[in-house]
Amino acid sequence: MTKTAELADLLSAAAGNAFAALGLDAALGAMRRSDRPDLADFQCNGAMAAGKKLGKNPREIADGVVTALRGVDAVASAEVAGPGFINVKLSAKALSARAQALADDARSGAGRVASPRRVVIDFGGWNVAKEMHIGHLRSTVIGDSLQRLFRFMGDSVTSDVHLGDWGLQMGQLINEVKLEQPGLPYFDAGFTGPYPDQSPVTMDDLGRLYPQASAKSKTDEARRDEDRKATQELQSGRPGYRALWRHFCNVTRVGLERECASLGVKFDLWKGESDAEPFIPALVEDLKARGIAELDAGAWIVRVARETDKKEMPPIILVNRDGAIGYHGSDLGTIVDRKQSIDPQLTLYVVDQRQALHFEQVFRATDRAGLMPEKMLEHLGFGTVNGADGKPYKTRDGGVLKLYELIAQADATAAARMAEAELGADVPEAERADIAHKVAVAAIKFSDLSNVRTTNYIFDLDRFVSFEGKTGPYLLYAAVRIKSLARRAAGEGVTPGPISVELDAERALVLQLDAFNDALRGAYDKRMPHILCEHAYALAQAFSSFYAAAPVMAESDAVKRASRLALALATLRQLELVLGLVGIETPERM
RNA sequence: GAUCCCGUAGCUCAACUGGAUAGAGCACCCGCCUUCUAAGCGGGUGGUUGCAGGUUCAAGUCCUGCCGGGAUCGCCA
Repeated sequence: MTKTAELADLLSAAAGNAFAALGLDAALGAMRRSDRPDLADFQCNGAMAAGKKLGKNPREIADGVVTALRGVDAVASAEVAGPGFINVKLSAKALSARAQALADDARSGAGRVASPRRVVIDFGGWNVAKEMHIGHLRSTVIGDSLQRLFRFMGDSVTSDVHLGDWGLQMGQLINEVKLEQPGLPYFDAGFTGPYPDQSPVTMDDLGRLYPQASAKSKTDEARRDEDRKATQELQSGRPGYRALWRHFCNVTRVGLERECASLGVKFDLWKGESDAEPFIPALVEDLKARGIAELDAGAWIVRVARETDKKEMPPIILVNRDGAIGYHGSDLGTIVDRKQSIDPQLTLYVVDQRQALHFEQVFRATDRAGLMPEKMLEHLGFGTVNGADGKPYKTRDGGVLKLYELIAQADATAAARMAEAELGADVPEAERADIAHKVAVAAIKFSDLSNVRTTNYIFDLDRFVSFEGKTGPYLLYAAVRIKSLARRAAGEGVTPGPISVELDAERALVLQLDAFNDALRGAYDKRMPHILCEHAYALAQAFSSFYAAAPVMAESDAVKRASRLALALATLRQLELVLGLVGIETPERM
């Protein structure tokens, strides 16, 4: 343990040794940030658990630990409080040293995973023929945050958008186009090609045709049978259908790439369900040969129920009775593909919580088939985006809110806010638009990511694009103020110097900086980006208080000025790191 | 019907997996720009954590039962 270790770790080690000396578990010594900043910097609750175990008075045990802690260099005071809480305050010297170490570290105290893994993150999951709307936001921003976090922690990450391009909806669309434009060569089985390069439908057409087709398929059984047939024909390679389908995919992808660019989200792979297709026949044959797949009511299924199940666990449908592959089969095929090309040790699926059962089935089947142990596959579900009525969000006219409309609205609000603040006279038009967009994206991402991943949340447009209080723009604002400070310091030839922590606001800021790695571990272990958001916000808050309480450039004492500047710059580095992990970029000014 | 999730300030959300006085933001009230960006800072009002029991030194958190909301339950994804 060196001085550059996290403060909590340093203290935990000392307290842990004291517990171990009593023959107890060293883990009881775990120290954490105090719930009572008025009493202490850190606290340990292990003495009470230990007291219970040994049947001894917890305060007595705590006394021994406190004595040991008082021997630690960094500790200014250690006390027992209440039933056996251990409260520790650190010396200003220790905090100064820690702050200096953080300031000198390019990773701002962030650790790395002990043994990096090959990780696939499957998110986005948009469907062909559907424009991205508010409902697609969560998978996209959560998945993107996780890929950034996992990479930062040292894992080797491959992200895959896994487009929905292969199911029944493709058959539905083909038939719908056929109804509108029956003369197209794609429907002529005798046509020998070549098929036109130009798509017969635009994205707007698809956006209209898809719901239309889907509605018919739902109510009209004969139509549904035709759709199934078309799907099966597409999958078995009917050339006209394939050619038409490729147009659907291409037309859709243009729009999706636009949203991705706008949000700053990148994927390593733009694969889809259809890419699993080549892997499926061999898989099916293999599962049949080994008796894992069974024929049931015309469909090939794999049973995944277990004796210990408390709930009903339906089998997966590997091949349906029409001979088509549904999403069970394509997900298995995708796993085969990934195993052969990447051999991931962990695959994360960032998909709506409502599909939890589906993934449980697929993971069990994967395990049963001997492809991968279940433990290597994780479904990271997330809640739905609801309106005030608790149902999936709809706009006033009952439609869905398209993602580009949401972004455009946020852009406009940000631009208006900038005009109001009279930022602009000296800023070129192009940069102004860029700043407004960064602010808008920060607002949108932070609003979404700061909710606990697994729960539903209520969407309110005004709140989503608001720029005051606990919002993305607040975080940018904190960062921008430091950048402005840095420019002024550079202009006046002031350079950062050794950090010396004196004021309460400085102590609080350093303790917050020190908590970074803990937040990282929490977010990584639980796959919960909101923990990063919480840390970023608390850090920005601590900085804002410091900024108000401790003048930097106006400070006449050169040593203090240099110390505060160094602390501010260390904060900026960490703030930009955390914001980067949730996919938020900071402008130079705003 | 079965299984699972949720219920915390007027509103939107946290709470480090059982710890001290349940925290933020919005809204509301009071202060703070001749000093580094007021998209800010400081202070205040606001709580029987859905209800009732139980487990123990300690429960928003664990167990049981209710009430209310949501999701899922083989050929859609």
